[in-house]
Amino acid sequence: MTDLSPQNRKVLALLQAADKPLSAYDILAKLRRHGLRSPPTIYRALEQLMRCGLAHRLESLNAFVACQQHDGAHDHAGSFAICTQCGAVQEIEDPALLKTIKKLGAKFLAQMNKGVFELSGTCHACVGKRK
Amino acid sequence: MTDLSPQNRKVLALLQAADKPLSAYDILAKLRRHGLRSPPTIYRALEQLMRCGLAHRLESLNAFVACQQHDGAHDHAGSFAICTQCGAVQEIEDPALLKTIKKLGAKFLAQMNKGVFELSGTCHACVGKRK
DNA sequence: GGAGCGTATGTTATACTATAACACGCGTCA
DNA sequence: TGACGCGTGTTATAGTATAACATACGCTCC
Ligand SMILES: [Zn+2]
Ligand SMILES: [Zn+2]
Ligand SMILES: [Zn+2]
Ligand SMILES: [Zn+2]
Repeated sequence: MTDLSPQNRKVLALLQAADKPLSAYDILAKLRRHGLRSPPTIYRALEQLMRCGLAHRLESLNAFVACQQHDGAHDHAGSFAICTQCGAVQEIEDPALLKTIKKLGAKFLAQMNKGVFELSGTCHACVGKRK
Repeated sequence: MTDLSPQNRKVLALLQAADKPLSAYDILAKLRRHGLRSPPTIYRALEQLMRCGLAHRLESLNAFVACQQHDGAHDHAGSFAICTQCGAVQEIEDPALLKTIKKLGAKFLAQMNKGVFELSGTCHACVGKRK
């Protein structure tokens, strides 16, 4: 399960090294020389990383980040705060939010598969250096 | 402000009549005969509708829906429950959710511009007729 | 060993989503 | 009248994602 192929490991390493979310084509461009040469390869790697909970997709950016919660084991929905100024992303872990998601999921859906929660704005670091 | 052009009104009417979210190209296909012939036209209409709070974008589907909360005036983030079986979308209005969004926005961002909240799964109507 | 099968990988082509860039017409107002 | 804003129209292109098919390797079962 956490048995990644060398290729998937390269994609994960790239995501972990990045300080911003990367699009699939960003990843493709950076890993061309390392044997990942076509979009399906990248998307397949990302798919597996997401299955394992090692990466997340940011729906509002069409981009991907490594999971920032290193425990990995527990079921976390993937919630994010995104700075539109500097691109930084912070993964939110909040019990009240999880509870709210579960509650609303139970109310509006018979079975819930996925939850997307993304906040965009200006981060604390950036608000100072606003022009 | 709520002074829509005929074109924008057509797009809004189409969204309101639909029982599922529509992609920009779905809309384009259906309105070709009515004078909306190219992608930019559609995207511009959608942009204005969203500015006025009359439509929302579903980030996880790359699709659009008419706002289901007819009051319109108040500032609502746009939160949704999506059935992946039948495509139905329900707009969620929940005070606890709004409060949580505000709280987390204040905590992780200096200024919040946008919040995305989308739940996917199987709706109550569909869970019965599961094959 | 070799047939059969599953999984991973590779490649080409294409579909789908979104925007850039420029052109035009039409009201308003100095 | 002419400068301007604004909505609109068109072409072309950028950016995102998947279909469909081909190949290779590691198994098991006989
Ligand atoms: Zn995570
Ligand atoms: Zn920032
Ligand atoms: Zn709404
Ligand atoms: Zn349903």
